[in-house]
Amino acid sequence: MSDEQNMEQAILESATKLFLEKGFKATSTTEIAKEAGCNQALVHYYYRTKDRLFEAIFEKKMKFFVGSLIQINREELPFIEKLTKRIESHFDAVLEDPKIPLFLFNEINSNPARLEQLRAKLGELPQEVFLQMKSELDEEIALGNIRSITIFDLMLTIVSLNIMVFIAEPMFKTISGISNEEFIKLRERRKKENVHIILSSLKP
Amino acid sequence: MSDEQNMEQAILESATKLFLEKGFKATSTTEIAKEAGCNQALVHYYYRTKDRLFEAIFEKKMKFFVGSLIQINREELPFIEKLTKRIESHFDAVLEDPKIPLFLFNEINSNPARLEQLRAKLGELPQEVFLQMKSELDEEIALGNIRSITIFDLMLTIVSLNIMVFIAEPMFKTISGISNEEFIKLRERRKKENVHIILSSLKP
DNA sequence: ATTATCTATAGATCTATAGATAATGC
DNA sequence: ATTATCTATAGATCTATAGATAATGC
Repeated sequence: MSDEQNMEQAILESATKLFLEKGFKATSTTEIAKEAGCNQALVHYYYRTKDRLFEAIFEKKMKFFVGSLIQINREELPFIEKLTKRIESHFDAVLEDPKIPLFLFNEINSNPARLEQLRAKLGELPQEVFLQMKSELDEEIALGNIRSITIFDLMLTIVSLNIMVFIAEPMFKTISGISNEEFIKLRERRKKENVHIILSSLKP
Repeated sequence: MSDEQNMEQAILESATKLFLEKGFKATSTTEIAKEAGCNQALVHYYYRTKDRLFEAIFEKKMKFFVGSLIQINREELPFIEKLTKRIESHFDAVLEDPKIPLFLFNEINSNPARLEQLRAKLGELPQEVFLQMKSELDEEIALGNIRSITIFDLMLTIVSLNIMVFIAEPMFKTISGISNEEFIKLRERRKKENVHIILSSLKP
């Protein structure tokens, strides 16, 4: 790990890297220590248990991910432009740290109890944002500008399209036989492609 | 586990259930044995190592998943109808065993070496099917019936939309605050919704 | 003095195997 | 006789902690 920082930070970074790569269960505190450049006991000195260390990381990543999706845009923009911005900024967030989604889905799946902690941490904010987005959407539907659709369907579509290219990369490459260069191009055009797909699907 | 079958089969079923739920690393042979109703040594008697047992299951699930996507439809149908059938049958396959996608993405992510075994097992078939689908697609583009798009983008869109509703369920429920009844409805209408999204995105 | 780091180890897994015993097939 | 199942255990982890030593702050 990078020197000159303190060891506590180095441990956190190593743990983040390893947990994101291999998940909670497959990562040992011994491995984290080795990667950070200290001995295994020090991991416990700073974070007491593997679980507490994990939770700190899990929470940070979760907040980042949810935050990228759940944010209110108060600009006075036409609905379609606001939506486009929302799709694009979510895509950019996933691109910034592409291992997050699979990591989160995984850890939630193998330990659903983490959802409870989460619910507490996030509070009511997400639901409020959903309500806000719903009212904007419903207004547009009432005006006849877009077809009738629920906010849940729309958000799920956004997330599906924006995330999958990162989650599926290794498998998709193997199955499709796509070349590496071509896959890179695909990933790059995917942001615009996703916007196009979603907007065209909303036409009345 | 269900009686009257032989123990070898019961072990395979227990292992399948547990591996799909918790992944390779977090599942122990002791646990598999307990679930199957025998002692831990018997798991090794039949399958020698945990890894061999896992690989048998991994390969089966992988074949099922890839097979649901990669199949040639030789019916003489208009392109759009063929595509619709492809989307719907893929969706139905995922619905049949919804834990498969996350399981596969995960295990590939935490052990990319499994991809190599896979490449060998699958052979050239997937690439051939991609080529076949590509020629059908290009023909339709040339006729001006749909906009220009690569087969890779199209397939990725199909997979993204069809899979995510199953992978994201727990997290999506927590974040959105959607009720359980409403989520069930969402899941049910998702097949048609996905077809609609994809077809409308192809319009020239 | 306090904080950071290390060595050593207890106790809990977990996988794989050896060797005993029970069940089954001829 | 062969196959299925069990008990017992070796050897390899892995987490967490106790207690020693080194580094730092006053």
